[in-house]
Amino acid sequence: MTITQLRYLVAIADAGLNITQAAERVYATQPGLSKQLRQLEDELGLQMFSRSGRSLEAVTPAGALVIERARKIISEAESIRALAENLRHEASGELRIATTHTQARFVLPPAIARLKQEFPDVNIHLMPGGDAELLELLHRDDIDLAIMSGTSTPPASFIAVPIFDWERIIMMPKQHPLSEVGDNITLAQLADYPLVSYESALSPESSLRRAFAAADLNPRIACTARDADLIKTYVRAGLGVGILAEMAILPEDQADLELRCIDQLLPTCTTWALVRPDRLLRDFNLAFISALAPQLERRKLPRMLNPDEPDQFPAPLHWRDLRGSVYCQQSTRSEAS
Amino acid sequence: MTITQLRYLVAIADAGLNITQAAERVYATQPGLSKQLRQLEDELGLQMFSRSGRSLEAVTPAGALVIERARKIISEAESIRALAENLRHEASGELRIATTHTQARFVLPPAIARLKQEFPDVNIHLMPGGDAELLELLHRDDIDLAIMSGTSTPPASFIAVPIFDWERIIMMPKQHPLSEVGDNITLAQLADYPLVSYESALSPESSLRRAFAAADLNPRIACTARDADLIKTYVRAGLGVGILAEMAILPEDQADLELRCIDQLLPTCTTWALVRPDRLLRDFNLAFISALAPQLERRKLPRMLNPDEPDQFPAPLHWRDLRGSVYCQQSTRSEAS
DNA sequence: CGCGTTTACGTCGTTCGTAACGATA
DNA sequence: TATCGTTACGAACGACGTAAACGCG
Repeated sequence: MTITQLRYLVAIADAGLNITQAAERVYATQPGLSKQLRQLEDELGLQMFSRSGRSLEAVTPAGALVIERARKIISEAESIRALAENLRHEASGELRIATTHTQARFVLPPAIARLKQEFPDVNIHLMPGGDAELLELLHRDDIDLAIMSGTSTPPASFIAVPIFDWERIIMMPKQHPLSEVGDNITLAQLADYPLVSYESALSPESSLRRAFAAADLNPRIACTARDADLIKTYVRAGLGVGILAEMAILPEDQADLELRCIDQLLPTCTTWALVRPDRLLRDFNLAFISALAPQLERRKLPRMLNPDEPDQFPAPLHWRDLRGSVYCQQSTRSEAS
Repeated sequence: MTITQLRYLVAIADAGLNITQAAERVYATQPGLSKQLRQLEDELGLQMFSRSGRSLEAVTPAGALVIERARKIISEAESIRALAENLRHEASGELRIATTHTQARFVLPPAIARLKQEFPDVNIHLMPGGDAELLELLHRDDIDLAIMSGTSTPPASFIAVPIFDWERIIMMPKQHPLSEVGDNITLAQLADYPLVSYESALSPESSLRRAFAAADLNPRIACTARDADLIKTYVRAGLGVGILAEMAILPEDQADLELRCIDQLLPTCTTWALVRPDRLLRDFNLAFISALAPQLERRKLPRMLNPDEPDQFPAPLHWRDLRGSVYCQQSTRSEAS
């Protein structure tokens, strides 16, 4: 059993049991992977994959168990390499971040700029995706960091660092009937109009849907998108009332759009940075997380991310206290803390 | 970086930085280890050990970090092998148990006999040692299982499975003055006589010493031993009053020794089985644990030992409910449960 | 001078890539 | 016939062991 064999094994599993494709990803030849896989199977006396004829059909139960542990080994080996590079104060490398559109477009840019300034030789790769895809990428160790948000705590198999809290706001064209209502819009009034929001709003488990359901209301989702800019476009086109993250609001949006805070209608969201517990992060990765959230002191991050310690993270700040707001009164939350 | 290189690395660390000795332990030659170590250091760009001249002097801070992760990788690799053997229903192998004398002599024999009956081809190795040595052996992955006891919960870096609870009892020669006192002996009375107990009683943090200290008493420990049989011998020789585990009492001891329960004087002890969280156990290892403690159902053990789950172990039974007692009334604890 | 490490060297095993073959849809 | 996996073979590399040299106490 060698680390290479295990790397090949998970590559095959991650390539959907296509050895040729797996070989490309690990920069090796297909016969090489075939042979190493066979040798591993011979040594362990187990079939990792069930075959039909010559091609791989499915992962066997035994194979799944081995692959799970192989991932850990590969991850630890990567961690040792990262550790060495940290200790050598290597300032170059790759930072692979998977995140949703809103975060990538409105939240990350300042942190990335700061990172590039301090670590000019670090290449940053942003991979967009929905929540499920982000978790999958992280699980496959294809990325170093996933940044996503939600109202509940994310899966316990990863370490979730709270970055900041935020609220949703609604937007509509200036002449929209709802804009006559004043500041205290209710869920019932919202349900009267077609809505435009994120793709995740389609899921019945989304906090949006659950909030309406709790009030016995059935909202009409006229249009969804992952992209906040698209949501704005459709709102401007008159398709409905937009519900989106406050981070996505730009100063110029106020010119032709009516904005309303609905802090009390929908639960507060939290943006999390997710990392694998068995993965040691490069210094510039910690620097990036710290740049995202001022409450996460860089020198304390290594201890906070230690999987043996109870995850004791400082409470996240609220977005409005971090970047302010152009359309609502400044946060009243700072008084509470 | 190969698994072999990492194995050599920790072998050198565990052999006290003596490469020759490490080579013997891993059944390889000394130049081989030397070279692999050098290659690993070159690849990572780090010195694992500080040298003085040609010989290794100390583990560098960087080296300690790498070794810690290397242990995890080796352990995971061993786990994969164990997993494969389990799935192949391999009924042979080695079971290495480190434990204290009392457990090995009075507690384990029935469980070992049962195990040998079910798995005749499994070789069982018992390694005696003090508590600190057991933890060290487990940390070095030299053993599969450590069985030890104490009044508080053991280190969180291992999974501790509660096996059973037990009490200490005191013993003295029939003609000893304390035997006149009757059933309700006090700590103060005990402190009047020289005591004979386990080696661990020497430590000020021992529950024995703390119990006396809490009553402002300063006991005289006349003689200590790891071996319960030795303690009995010295008690018979008149060196003092013995304080030892109830499991160590044999029926024939009542012939010439006076025994007394002191359940209320000293805290209840718990015997634990300690395993590494990153180590998958062989089937016969689980069978052994289950044979030790009837409340630990064998088929539920894999889930209970899963490090990702919260350690939810059933409450341990009391020794008297497991094996009874020849010298005290049957446990009154069974009523409580 | 013994102990322990490094260097040198020869052998063997292993890995890897190329190329041809086989099977499948 | 295109795609994918296996087999075969040769070259190169790497690991390992033996033997000798080197430093140190």
